[in-house]
Amino acid sequence: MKAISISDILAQRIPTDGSVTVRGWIRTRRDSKAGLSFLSVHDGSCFEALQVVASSSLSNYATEIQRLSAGCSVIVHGTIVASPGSGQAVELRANEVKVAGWVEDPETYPMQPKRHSLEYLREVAHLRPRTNVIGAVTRVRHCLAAAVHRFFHEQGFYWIHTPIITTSDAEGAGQMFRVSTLDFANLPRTDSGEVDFQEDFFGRQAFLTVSGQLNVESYCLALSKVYTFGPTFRAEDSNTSRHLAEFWMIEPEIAFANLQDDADLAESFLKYLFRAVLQERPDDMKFFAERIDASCIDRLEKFVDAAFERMDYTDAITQLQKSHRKFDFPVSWGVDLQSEHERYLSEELVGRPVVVMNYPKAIKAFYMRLNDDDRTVAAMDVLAPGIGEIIGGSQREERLDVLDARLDELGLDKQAYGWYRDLRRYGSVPHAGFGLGFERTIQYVTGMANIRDVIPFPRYPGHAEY
RNA sequence: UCCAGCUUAGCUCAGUCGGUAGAGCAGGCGGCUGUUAACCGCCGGGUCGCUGGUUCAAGUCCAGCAGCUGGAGCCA
Repeated sequence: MKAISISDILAQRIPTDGSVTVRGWIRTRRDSKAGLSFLSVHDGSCFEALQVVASSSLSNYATEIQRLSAGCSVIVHGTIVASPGSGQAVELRANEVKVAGWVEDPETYPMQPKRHSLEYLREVAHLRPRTNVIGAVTRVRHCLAAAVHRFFHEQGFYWIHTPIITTSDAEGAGQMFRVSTLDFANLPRTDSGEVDFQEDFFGRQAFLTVSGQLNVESYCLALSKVYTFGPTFRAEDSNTSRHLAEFWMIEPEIAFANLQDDADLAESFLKYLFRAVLQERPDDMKFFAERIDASCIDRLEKFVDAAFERMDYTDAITQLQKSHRKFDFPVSWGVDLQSEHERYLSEELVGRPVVVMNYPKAIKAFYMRLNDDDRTVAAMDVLAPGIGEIIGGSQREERLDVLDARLDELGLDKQAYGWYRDLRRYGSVPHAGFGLGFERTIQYVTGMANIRDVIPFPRYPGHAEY
């Protein structure tokens, strides 16, 4: 008999009186002395668990079924019937309950049928996917990931698998993890006593990538519309609810495009993702609204219906100064926007997502395109109510002489960017792109306060146990 | 990394003025019931984060360390 997903049964896609097999894990067991037990069984296919009714007439009722506790795995053969109880439309009347795996000591099984703190669940990261909350996060995470690929595929983009290992130590986005096969107890040395990386696996220093952007630009200037979606690594000692040492990032890059095109792409992309979650995961979103963040559904519905406001950095500074608000960080032309400023702009001034464009060149990266005023670059940040910056992007500098001048200005080694400069020497075109932190997007959607709870196995300083 | 707070049973927490430890859930036993985080009764369960100090006496006061949480910085 073919096993059926609990989601299909609860959505009533399976006719009643049909014979089915269900496989999953026990959440709770309730006994009735009328001669039956109620088993709440989940299999991850949807938020709700299935109620299995096991009669005392089953041969293993006393020996096994009445010993079932949270976490036990079972295979149930039975019949779908309309439920006489009030909590569910249908339930499974069991003809046979086979125990696949027992919980060896129910008293110390870490996942109990009660509310656990998210901090505690992090300490049992191998078992936490069995909980309501992590199960819901996992399904929403998948829904978003699938929507990312679907959106780009429908728009004619190609997914580029940019490298995880890089030999560029100057990508400029923070501390990097070293990749090496050298024997740390016996390091090869040069004549001058330095570590001799020519002896290392790649014949030079190597690191884990902090961004796929520079690599993806090369494919952009051949395939026109491309994106990366993969893991990214930052070795910074940051201990916050918004940082991970290993996280996933989405970076589209479009050729023959300017900053306006980039902002248009960001807007339609985010709205597509959020619509997908609202349509595909109403069960999980209902749970987040009830238990995690009451406003999460409302926030997404407003987001997908609102046209993004566009505003120049210079105008944003003027608006902040005109607000006469007391900010902890004073506002003047040339400063980077702090989260308090970003929140004011999107939450109070505009009340919708805002794209701030054309920032001072001094506070932005070398590859961003210099504007004609010679003091701003074609950079943009998408600021969303409730979170602040959700996307950062720019039009890239496509003019070799201007790029070289910027590299010199910042004291960067032109040799190290040889292949990146080549892209400007051979058939250069205006192009643009942005970066979206995947986990931060999941946080925004679900209202989960800590980024460590929206990735299966979080890595952060001192933590890589699982 | 900086500032502040927190750490007590398997889990969530209470613990007054310094005087030798409590509840709910979970577990075991019994009762009751087409139950819904079921309910009722009884029972077992503790290196009070770790190390040191003050005191006749420390879960409680002090110091250091670790972890967690919130904020900051950095950013995605």
